[in-house]
Amino acid sequence: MSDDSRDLSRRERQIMDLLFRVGRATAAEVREGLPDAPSYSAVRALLRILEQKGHVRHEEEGRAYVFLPVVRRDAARQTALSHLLKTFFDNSAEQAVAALLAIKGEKMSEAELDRMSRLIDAAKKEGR
Amino acid sequence: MSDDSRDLSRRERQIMDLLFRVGRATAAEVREGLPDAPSYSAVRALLRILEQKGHVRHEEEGRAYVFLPVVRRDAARQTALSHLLKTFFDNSAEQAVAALLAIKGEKMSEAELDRMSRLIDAAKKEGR
DNA sequence: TAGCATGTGCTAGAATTTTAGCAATAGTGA
DNA sequence: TCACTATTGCTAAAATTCTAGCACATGCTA
Repeated sequence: MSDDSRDLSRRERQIMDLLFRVGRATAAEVREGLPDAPSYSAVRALLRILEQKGHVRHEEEGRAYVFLPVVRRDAARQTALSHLLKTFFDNSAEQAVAALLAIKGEKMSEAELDRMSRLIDAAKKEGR
Repeated sequence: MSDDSRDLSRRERQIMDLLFRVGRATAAEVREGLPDAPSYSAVRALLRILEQKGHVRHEEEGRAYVFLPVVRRDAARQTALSHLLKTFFDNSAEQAVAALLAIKGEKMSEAELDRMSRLIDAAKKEGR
């Protein structure tokens, strides 16, 4: 099982992104979340393929299958974040934070910014 | 031209990521950077398609073409970062910073952490 | 109960992506 | 000069992805 999202085809990636975002979903819910959604049976076929590839598993709820990523969200987000840093930020966390604040800074509460400051302070203390 | 990377096929995405990372590259350089690299002519064919789709353009250096993304890295990274926040962090910058520090915090210099603190302080001031 | 909605497994074909080869040309080094 | 390497434009076929339909089953409602 490769957890490298760069190995995913276009639709596979759309579906994995959606599952990571919402955590778990029926085929119908997956379909609703897809851009240019194909038919219900097309979505199921894709989910079956993702399951065969080991990216997705399903649980039964009543008679419906609910699909969820095999890789936990925590792990997936670290991988994705590392890849983003490498691709767009020359592996610099500082640059990423600057970009983050450029996008979100105006909309963040002071309390939220304070909590972020404290995270950084904690990292400073651990660095010693 | 759609700048949504979720519309890209597997190879297209690998190539775009590489071009964003290094900025510009010849077909041979692109090929060297690809996982499970196909032949030189396969890479060129993919680059030609990416150019036709408007994601990539080329400049001539001597007789060689150098390829670069049409979208500037600044813009691409904001898009990618926004998508990452949405997919994996419930749109929370704070969560993203926490994950970032979890990955990179131990390896960051105190000076770097200070600069990050100052970015956050600046965002606080602008928020008023 | 019948009909509709919603679900599954499966299949196959359409569509797209990926691949590499050919022909021609230019550059380089022995 | 010649042989090799590196480049381009182009083409077509192989491979993969994407799509939807069928048959069957279950659940719900009028």
